[in-house]
Amino acid sequence: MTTSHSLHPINLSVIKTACSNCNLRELCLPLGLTHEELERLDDLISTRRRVKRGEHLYRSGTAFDAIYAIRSGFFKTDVLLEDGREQVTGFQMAGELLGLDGIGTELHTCNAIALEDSEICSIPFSRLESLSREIHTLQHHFHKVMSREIVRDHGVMMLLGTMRAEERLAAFLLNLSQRFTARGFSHAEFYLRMTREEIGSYLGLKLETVSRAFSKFQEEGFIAVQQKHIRILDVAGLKALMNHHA
Amino acid sequence: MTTSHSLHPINLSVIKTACSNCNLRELCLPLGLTHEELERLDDLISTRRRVKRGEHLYRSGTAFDAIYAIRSGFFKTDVLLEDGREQVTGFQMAGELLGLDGIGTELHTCNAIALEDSEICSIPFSRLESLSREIHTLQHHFHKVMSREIVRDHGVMMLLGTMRAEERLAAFLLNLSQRFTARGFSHAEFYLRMTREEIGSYLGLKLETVSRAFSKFQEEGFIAVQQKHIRILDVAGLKALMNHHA
DNA sequence: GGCTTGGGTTGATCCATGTCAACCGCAAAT
DNA sequence: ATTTGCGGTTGACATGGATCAACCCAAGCC
Repeated sequence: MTTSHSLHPINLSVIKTACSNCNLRELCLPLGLTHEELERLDDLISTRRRVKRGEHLYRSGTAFDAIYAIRSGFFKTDVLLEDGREQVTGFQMAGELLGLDGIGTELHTCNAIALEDSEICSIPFSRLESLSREIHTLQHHFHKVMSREIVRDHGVMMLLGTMRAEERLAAFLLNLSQRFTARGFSHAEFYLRMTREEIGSYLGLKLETVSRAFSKFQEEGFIAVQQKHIRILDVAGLKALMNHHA
Repeated sequence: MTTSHSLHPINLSVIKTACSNCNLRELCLPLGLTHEELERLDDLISTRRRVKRGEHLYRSGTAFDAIYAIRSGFFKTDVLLEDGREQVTGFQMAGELLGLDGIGTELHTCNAIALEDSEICSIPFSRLESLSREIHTLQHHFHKVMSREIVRDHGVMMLLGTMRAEERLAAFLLNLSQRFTARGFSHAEFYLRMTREEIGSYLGLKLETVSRAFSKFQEEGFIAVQQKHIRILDVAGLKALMNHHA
C-alpha cells in the first residue's frame, strides 16, 4: 500500500526505465550530464524492480554486482553481528543510492530492506565503471556521491559519540525534514516510515528512550507527534536543543 | 619526478618518490597494477611531504584538491562541532589514504593531524581521476578503497551504537593489532600513538573510562599495559569479551 | 462485535558510564 | 636538582539511559 506521500503518482502508461525522464535526476547519479550522455546512462540502467514493504533488496553476504538507485519508496540498511546484535546504519529515500558498501569486498556487507513498497533502478556496477571511464562528469559525480556517503557516516559517528538522546533525535528529525524538503515535500509535516525501535537502533538508543524523547519534544512544543505522524512546530527550538550542550 | 630535495636535508641518499619501489604498495593505491601502469602512477605522485608530530596535514573547511597516502607515520582525523564538541573519526597508518571525505564538497570536512613525525605522498585528485579513466584496475581499486572506508565507518557506527565500553576498547585493540600485523609488525606488542582522551573520543567514551577499561583488561590478564606500551596476552579473551554480550 | 497482535507510551528502578577530584610519574624546561 | 605540566590512574558520587513491566491504541482477523 502506498501512502498519500508517495513520491510518484503511479504511472501506468510508461514503464520505461529512463534517467532522462526521471524527475529525481537532480538528486541521483545523472546530475550534470548532457542529453547524449544521459541516453547512454539510460542504456545501462535497464532494469527497474519493485520491492514490497518488508522485502530485502539485498542481503549481507550475497554477491555484489550492482548498485541501486531508489526511484520511489523508503529503505533501511542494517548490519548484524554474530551475537545477534543489530544496528540500522541508514535510512534511504528516493534519489539515493544503495549498495556502495559492497564494492570493496564484492559482497554486500549489510541488508537493505524496504520500509514501504518501493521501486528501484538496478545499475550493474562494472558497466557503471566502464561508462564512467568514458564520461568524465559521471565519474566525478559518482566519486562525489561516495565521498558524501563517507561524510554522512562521520556525521552519524559524531552523533553517536558525542550527543545525548534528545540531541540525537533532534538531529535525526532535522535531517529527515531537510531531505523531504529537497524532494519537494513539506519540511514540517511527514510520516515516519520506521518504527521507534528502528529509529533507536540507528541512533544507538532503546525504543523507550526514543518514545520518551518524542513525548518530551511534544510537551515543550517543538513538535506534534501522533504515532508515525510528525509535525515540526519549532525548527529553531530543535536546533537550539542540539547546540546548547550541558 | 620533480621532488624538491632542499626540504629534505636529512636524506642523503636519493629517495625517489615512487610507488614502484614503495614497500607499502600492497596496502596502498597501486595494488594490482602492471609495471608500466605503476610508472604512470609514479608520475602522478610527484610530491612527498613531511608532517611533524602535532602538525595538520589539512584542515576542515580548506580547499580539497588532493588525497594523501601515508608513507610512514600515524595520523588522526577529527571533526569539530560549532559548540566545541570534537570527535576523532579515525586513526590512519602507513599505506592508508587520507582526504577521501573532501571529494564530495571539494572542501575538507575534517582535520588530519600527525600523531608522530610522518611522511605522506600527495595525489592530485583530478589527475587521479584522469589516470583511472585510462587504467581500469586503478579505477576499480580506488572504488574499492572508498567502499571499504564506508564499511569501516559502519563498523564504527556499530561499535558506538551497540557496544559497551569494554567491548569497544577490545574491538579497538584487536583492530590496531590486526593492522600492525598487516604491516609486518608484532600483533601482540605496540605503542599507542594517541592519548587516552583521543581513544575515548574515537570510541565515544571519556578518558577515565578508557583508562579503567585498560586497567580491568590488565587485571584479567588480557593485556599488559604501561602507559602507551601495550602487550596483548590473550587475543581469544578479548574476542570472547566482545561476543558474550550481557 | 470481540480477539489478537504489533507498535507505542509511561512509570519504577537499576546500572554503566560520566563527573569531579585527588594524586602519580615521567619528561621537558629552568 | 627542582619545577612544571601533561597524561594517566584511581576513587567517590551523580545521572542519563537501559531495563522491566504495565498498559494503551489501532489495524487486521475471526
